Amino acid sequence: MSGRRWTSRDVAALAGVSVATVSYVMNGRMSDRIPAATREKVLSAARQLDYSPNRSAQSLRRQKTEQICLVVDSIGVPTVDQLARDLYAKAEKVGYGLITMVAGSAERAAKTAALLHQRVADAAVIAPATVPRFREETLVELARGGLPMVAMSNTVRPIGFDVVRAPERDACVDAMSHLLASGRSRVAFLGHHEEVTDAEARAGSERLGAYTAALDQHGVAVDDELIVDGADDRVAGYQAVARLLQRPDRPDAIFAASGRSAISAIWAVRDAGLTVPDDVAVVGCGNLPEAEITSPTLSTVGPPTTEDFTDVAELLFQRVLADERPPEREITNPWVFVPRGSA
Amino acid sequence: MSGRRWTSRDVAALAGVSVATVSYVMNGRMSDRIPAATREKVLSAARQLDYSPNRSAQSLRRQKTEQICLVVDSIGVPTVDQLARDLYAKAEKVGYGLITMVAGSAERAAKTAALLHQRVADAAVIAPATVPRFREETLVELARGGLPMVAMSNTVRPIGFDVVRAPERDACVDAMSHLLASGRSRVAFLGHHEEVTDAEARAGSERLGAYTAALDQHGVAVDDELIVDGADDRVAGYQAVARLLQRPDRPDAIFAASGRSAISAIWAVRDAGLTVPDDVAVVGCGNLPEAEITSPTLSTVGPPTTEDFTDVAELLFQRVLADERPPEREITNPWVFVPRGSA
DNA sequence: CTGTTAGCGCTTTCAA
DNA sequence: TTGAAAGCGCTAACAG
Repeated sequence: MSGRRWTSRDVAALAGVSVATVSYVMNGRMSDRIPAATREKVLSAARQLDYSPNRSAQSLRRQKTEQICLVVDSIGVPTVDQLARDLYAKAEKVGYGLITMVAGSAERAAKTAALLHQRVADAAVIAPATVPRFREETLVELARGGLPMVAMSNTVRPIGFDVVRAPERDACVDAMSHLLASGRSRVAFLGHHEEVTDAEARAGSERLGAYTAALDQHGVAVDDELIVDGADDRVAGYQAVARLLQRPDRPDAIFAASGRSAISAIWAVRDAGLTVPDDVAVVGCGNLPEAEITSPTLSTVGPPTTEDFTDVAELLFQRVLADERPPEREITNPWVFVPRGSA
Repeated sequence: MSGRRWTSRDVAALAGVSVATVSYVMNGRMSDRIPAATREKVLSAARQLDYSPNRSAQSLRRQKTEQICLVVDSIGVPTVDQLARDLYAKAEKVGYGLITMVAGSAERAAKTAALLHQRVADAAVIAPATVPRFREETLVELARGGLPMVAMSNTVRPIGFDVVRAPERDACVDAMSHLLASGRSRVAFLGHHEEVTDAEARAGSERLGAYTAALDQHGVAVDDELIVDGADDRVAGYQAVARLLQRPDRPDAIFAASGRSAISAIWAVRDAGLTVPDDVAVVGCGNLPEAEITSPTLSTVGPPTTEDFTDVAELLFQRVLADERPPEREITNPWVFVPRGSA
């Protein structure tokens, strides 16, 4: 009753039936054709041996793993957690598991792609901000190999997979216009590390793009000193803003590329003896539930209500469970500027 | 070049070698015995077909999945995120993947155990607060079935698996004593939902136990009205504290069973027009990095420095990679009361 | 109703 | 240096 794992053959022997029968009853197939007595014998033998069918063998035979894979950029991003929860809920409903892989760099993305290619899961969703880690060709190849996939991105083209978009840009411009129209002239940008640090990422950043575009539109010059990183992390965000506020020409507003760092910005502003929004206005991205409990409440760019990704889960599982490959779909979720107390 | 997936047989055919040779070169075995020319032929054929070996087949044949499983109670707990990061880092180093399963209820724990039993992963770590979801027997059985496992719990006995403990109780009592000794008399307990709601969980809660014990020790009566839930979630925590503060006999201190909810408590206290710690002291659990950037900084019960679980990862992989099963080990990480600004 | 059997795709002796 | 062949544990078509 220990050590080696029992197989269906062992159960069959103990129950005095064939392995086929064991398989049938373990899977509840032919349930009307197998007499209760046989069923019981098998079940009791299985119980006795503490048997359960080997997943790898099942997957090999059935040609599916019944796992879906969520590919993320990093661990601990609230938006992605919500995505994970929504995927998890849907997956569980249809008997699938969820596995998460972290693709925080091009190398890791390549590894992730290789794993996906090996069919470690039956389908994948690539979380927002993670898509750029992959070469477009890699994604296309994966899809062509028959992997149901949905990518959350505003730029990638849907070639064999679905794409979910969030038109951030206009909403960000709205927020910036609001800031500038209400008299702010030194608006800082608090971005993700790569977003402000890496030339390519910088060029591709919608949020940063919106920031500079809005500045231009309002005729205010971009001051590179006001573009800093720290959006990835609450502590980093705090420190970045604290540093900014020590400057003699401190900003009078902060446009943060994440919700978490915007909240850190509020802390930092207050610790500097200043007030939000009078001395420094703050706007975040993402519309976390948490935005409603800060003081002042956090003005945010994001989905109009709290984040919800059940549509993504729906899209993916339609693909997974479909008999034949559906056409590529593209859905666009709304993003807006939600003014609250902080700006 | 699309549709069906190519197998080693296809590659072998295209390269004009046998499947054995394909396997050899794909795995880099016999690398000195296979002539470069053959190797090249195989590699080029593989590239041409975009071939990569099927994971399920490999797992079946090799009798291992090279995945480890992290079992958690819910998604989005900072402590668990750190655990995931540390496990992930170690796993990646030795070529393993990480999959996460959510076992937030007894039913889900049972499902999780079943999956583990099916060998969907080669090993598992059960995150703090998740262990009570399982019947002890289930854990023991899993271990007996040969699954390397480490459970993070203060109560479970290490029978076939390792256990990592965090002696929360004394540290919590210290924090409570600090509160009471400094003149607080109405200390509220902000616990996790089940911890205060479910009789059994309530009885098993170390934090709640320490809370009442400390109260007793100091001769102050337990007021059930001051024991509320809300620790699971930032918003819930805020609301719970807001409600508490509206009472005519409002608390003068809050002992929160999580770090996140303690921070929400700070927001709530301030929104009620009160100050921390003068009007209301706040203590949290867990020692998040974030505790240093709030204002006032958050006094916390937890590990003396920021959380780190590389030892857990180490323990697990020793077991995974060991030739024979090591004896059960038990490690105890320190917990202390870290007074900062909020209490 | 149940058993026999042929694989799923891969690895790994053993032989050549 | 490479190939043939025997499975890993399971499922499902087909027989009986």
